[in-house]
Formats: sequence, structure tokens, C-alpha cells
Amino acid sequence: MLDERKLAVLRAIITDYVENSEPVGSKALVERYRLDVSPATIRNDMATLEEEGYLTQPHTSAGRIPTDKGYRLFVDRLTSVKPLSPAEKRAISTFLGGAADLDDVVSRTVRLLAQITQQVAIVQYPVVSTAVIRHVDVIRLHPDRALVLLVTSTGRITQTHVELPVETLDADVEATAVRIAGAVRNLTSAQAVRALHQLVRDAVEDSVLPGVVHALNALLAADPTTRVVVGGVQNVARFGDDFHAAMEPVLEALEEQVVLLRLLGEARNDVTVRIGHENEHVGLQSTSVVASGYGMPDDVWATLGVVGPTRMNYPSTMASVRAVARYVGRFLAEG
Amino acid sequence: MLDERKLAVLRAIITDYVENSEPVGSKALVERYRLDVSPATIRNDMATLEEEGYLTQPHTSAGRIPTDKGYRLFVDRLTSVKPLSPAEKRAISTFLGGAADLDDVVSRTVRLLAQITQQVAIVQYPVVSTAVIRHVDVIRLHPDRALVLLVTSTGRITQTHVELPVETLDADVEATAVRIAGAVRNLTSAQAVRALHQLVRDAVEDSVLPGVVHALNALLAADPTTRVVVGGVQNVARFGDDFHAAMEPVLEALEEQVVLLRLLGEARNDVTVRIGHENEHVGLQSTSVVASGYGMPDDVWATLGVVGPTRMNYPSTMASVRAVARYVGRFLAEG
DNA sequence: ACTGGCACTCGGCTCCTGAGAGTGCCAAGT
DNA sequence: ACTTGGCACTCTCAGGAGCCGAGTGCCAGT
Repeated sequence: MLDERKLAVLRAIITDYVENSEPVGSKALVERYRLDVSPATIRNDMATLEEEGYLTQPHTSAGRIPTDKGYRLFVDRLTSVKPLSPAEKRAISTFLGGAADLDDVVSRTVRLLAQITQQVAIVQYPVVSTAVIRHVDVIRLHPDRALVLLVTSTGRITQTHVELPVETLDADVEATAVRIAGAVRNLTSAQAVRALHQLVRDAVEDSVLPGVVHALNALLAADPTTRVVVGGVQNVARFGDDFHAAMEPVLEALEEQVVLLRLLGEARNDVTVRIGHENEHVGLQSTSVVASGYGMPDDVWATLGVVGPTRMNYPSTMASVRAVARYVGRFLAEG
Repeated sequence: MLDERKLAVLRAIITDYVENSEPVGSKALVERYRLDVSPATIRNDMATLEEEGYLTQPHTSAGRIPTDKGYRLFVDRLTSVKPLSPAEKRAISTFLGGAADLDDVVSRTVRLLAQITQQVAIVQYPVVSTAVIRHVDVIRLHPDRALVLLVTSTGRITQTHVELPVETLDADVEATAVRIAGAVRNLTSAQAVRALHQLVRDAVEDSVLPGVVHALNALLAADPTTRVVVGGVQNVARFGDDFHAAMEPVLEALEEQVVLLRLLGEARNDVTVRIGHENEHVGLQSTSVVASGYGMPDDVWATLGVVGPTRMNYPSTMASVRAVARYVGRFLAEG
């Protein structure tokens, strides 16, 4: 049904439309791309492509524009992710190289992604499945209130408050902190939960312990709900003139952590693309999401990606996302 | 020059323009507001107001719209901040009441402000000048690298990394941590800096100490550079149709922490308004900023505010900002 | 299977026109 | 001295007519 030339036509239409943002007609197509056939032939091909659902026309007697299905075929079969130029690679590398700590890495990454794709960047904080607990601390802030701190080997710090029983001595708090720290050090989340359970049963006399353990369990359980950072929101204004109407729901979606997490989806170690209506979130159905997991080859930590208009340059966006994901993964693995 | 009626005319024009987003003419004005004079009289007043720079017309023979100077006069002399309704107060109170920790308070505040003003909300994390250090911790992450943690009495946690000398023993790290923690507990930033300086001179044999102290000094110095959180960005899309052009620079400005901090300005304990060109940042010259410090009556901690179109409802926005600032201050003072 | 030709459609541009809103100014009234 | 009604004028905006051109679909011929 779709021979080689029809695919070439689809590819040319998408390329042209991405570049000029205007419906593209048969004549312009043969002029700009060396298709070596007449416009009439192209018209027939276009008619077929439209029947199959890959193209559509905004109105009769205008050029064609790609549908979501058209973009999908393009992404799946008609293009390959092109490696970045050495200069770009170097830029990524040096930009990330200056990062001081985890927060800095994430914030640099999000700015970098937004910058080179000219779209909205989303970066999820890394969760390492093999992360172990480095430290637990209980810090008394008030007579009846203490701060519980949890530090993992990746430098992630989470905290929560806990109420202390009345008449708790500083020494009690101290003792509990030491006891817990000793019990869970170098354990993974799952192991720690078991160890804490055991600890509560063994040390029944410790009045501070149960509250703190409860708080810690909450922290350990909340762990996968990682933070998501967004950047380059101003690029939404550049998504195109036809975008102004659909803009508010997009901005709204970008403020919801939950939406963003679902958007990034399951962490996979290659680049995935979700086009237009393939996104579940209704406010984002005129956008596409290009995402990639990052981390070690066999241990994906988290996901990052960009949100842009369906009419985006997929090859170049995918290349950028992939490259940034790899560099960040490598950088974090080293540091 | 500006008698009572001319001021009433200006007030009516601003009220009407804020409501309907359309230039307002003399006839509509006398109809909608009981001015008890003829349109011709109003026209003369309008001509005067325009000469004085309070009004302008988009084109000859259209109605008038206020200038920045007109809005300025309006907020300074023609309006008073109206207290919120009991229902609104209750909503603010209950919404903030559920907050668990500092992060939660800030994030709830920013959402609340954006929600009730329908504009972009900005909240600066509180810095308490009287905050004291509750805890310092040094946590070894790698053989040659450790995490330095600083916890203040407000629950603020800052952290940084420090390189350890080769062959450092765990016990050395532990000892240093205990020593430092003991030295600075319950001190303010300024006191702590002095105490640490003393400590370095006294404990020359401690090889870990200098690095950690250096890191701590950086943390203490960085303290006032507090974080700023933004919310309700989607409301930019609702600022008005004429706003679409000026939108990108606004979104851009909202991503820059530095710009935001300057925007909020000096923390003062009452509501301040900066209108249009009174803002230094060029991207924000078609917006107004309504800000207020929050904290205890005599101890302002930080600033919060909203960014909206110059054509905004100043009395209601100012009332909301003031109310939220007060509630947050009170809430933080209690908790 | 491709091509050239041809009739047809339809959006966008320009030009025009009328309606309406609003202004500025003037002379008369209070 | 301020206010008012009247009036001529300006300018935007909406609507309609008409033309242009890009683009299409179809068909007959190669």
C-alpha cells in the first residue's frame, strides 16, 4: 500500500511542515525536494496517504499537514536519531561538568535541555534502586517536636517532623538516633524497613523509637515519589501562533507534579516519543513528549524529557534528549 | 488642578477598564457611574487628565485608558485596601492549617495566592534573622567525600559537599562533627562564623576540621540567598489578549531566581505596588507587582507577592496579598 | 504507472462602505 | 467661571463584493 515513494513524500511533507509551519502542496514539494516526478503523481500519493490517515488538510484546496499518525510513522520508520556534533557534545559536557551537587546537576540539566531543544524541559530527580542509607538523624527542634533526617548514598536528603512524647530527655533522643542509625546504615530501603520493624520489637522500652520509626517508614515509602523540575516554560510562547488557545492547559499541566510524573512514564533506557493524542492528559493533546530514562546501562534511575508542539523537529529533539540523558547518567555514575 | 470630580472620573475609568478591558468613553461613564454631570463635562475632565498624563487614548476617537501614572495615583490616593470576607479568611486559614513542614507551608502559600488572585504568585522562603543553628552534621558518603548538613531552628536544611584528606578515619569525621555541633549549637549565623574561626585556631591537630568549617562558612554566607517559589504560571495566559506578545519575556523572567528576588524587593511589612515601568526588569514593564513582607510585626522574614497585568484589580489583589502575608506570618510564628 | 491539462474550490487579500462610538470645540445657559 | 447641548469630524470595526492564486481531483493520453 505504501511504497517507497509515498513514504518519501510523507517524510518530505513533515520536514517541510516542521520548518515552515504551513500546509504543503504538491508543487512546492517537487520543487523543494528532488522527487523526480510530477506534481500530479505526488497528488495521487498524497490522496492515498490521506485516505490511510497519515495526512489531513485544514480545508479543501489547501496543502496537507501531517496527522498524529503521520508523525508516528515518521518517528518509527522514516527517521533515525542523528548523533550530535562534537561541538554540541562538548557544550553539554562542560555545562554539566561544573555542577557541584545533585541539586545543581538537576537544575543545570533542565536548563540545558530547554536551551538546546527550545522546548519545555522536565527532569526527574534520580532514584537509585540500589541506593543505601548513609545516615539517619533525629534533631530536636522543640521540646515536643523533632526533625527526622534521612540521607542516602546519592546525596538525597529527605526529612519530616515527628512529635515527641512529653518529658522526653535529650539523651533519649540521642540514644534513639544512634540506635536507628546503627541499625539501618548501608541498607537499602526495603532492608531498612525490615530492620526497623525488628528494632521496634526488640527495644520496647524506648519511648521515642516508635514515632521516629513511623516517620522513617513514611520517608522510605515516599522515596519513589521523586521531585520533578521544569524549565524553559517561556518556550511555550514560541510553540506557534495556533497554540495560543491551547496554552493555558499546558501551563497548568506543567505545574502538577503528578501529571509530569505520569507524562515521563515508565523509565526506559531509550528515547520514547508520545505524540499528540497518545498523551493521556487532555491538556497536552496538542503536544508531544520526548523522554528518556537515564542512569547506568542496567539500572535506570529516573526519566527526563521535553514537551513541545506536535509539530516539532523529532530527529533533532530525540538526539538532544538522548545525548543529555546519557551524559547526565554518566556524570552521576562517576560523581 | 485635579479637583474632586476629576479624581472621581479617574477612579471610574480605572474601575471600568479593569472590569471590561475596553477603552471607556464619556457617555458610558456617566451612564454607569452616577456622576451627575453631562458627558461634555466629563470630556473636559478627561482632556485635563490626559494632559496631566494620567490617561491616554489608544487612537483618536476611542475611549481613554489609564497610564501607569494613572494607576499609581489610583493606588496611592483613590482606593483603600478592603478587608477580605470572613469566608475568604476562613479558606486561607484552613488551607494553610494543614501544612506539615516549611516546604509544605511555602508550596501551599504559593498555590493559595495564585488561586485567589488569579495571577502568578511568588513566595520567598523565610529567612529569620534570629534563627539559630540547631544542628550540624558531617556524613561520609565516600572515602574522600562527605556531606555537610546545616539545620536551623526554622527547619531550614542546607547542605554541601566537602573533600576529605586521604586516610581519614571514620572516627575522625565523627569527632569533628561532634566538636563543631557542640561549638555552634544555638548560635546565630554571625555568632557561628566567629565561633568556627576560634575553633580552627584551637584545634590545629584536627585534619578534617578546616575543610568542613570552610564549607559551613559558605553555607552560612549563602543563607540570605533564599529560594523563591513560583506558582500559577498558567494565569499568564489569562492576562489578556493584548498580552500575547509580551508573554515570553514574562515567562522568562519568572524562571530567573535573581530577577524574582529583585522583583520582590526590600522586605517591608506592608503591601507595596510596583506598576508597569516602575519595574526595572524590561520584560516585566507591562506587568505590575504587588508584594508584601511577612513575619512577626517587628521581624520581617521574607517577601511574597503576585505578578499580574497592569490592568489588574488593585484593591482586591492588595487585600489578598496582605491577608495571605499576615496569615503565613502568624502561622509560621506559631508553628 | 506516470503525466499534462483542465475545471473547480476556497481561503485570504483588498477595497469599499456604512454604522457607531467617541472626540474636540463652540456658543449659549446658569 | 463652570457646565451643557449641539455639531462636525475622525477613526475603528464589521460586513460584503470581488479578485487572485494556490491547491486539488479527475481524466484522458502516453
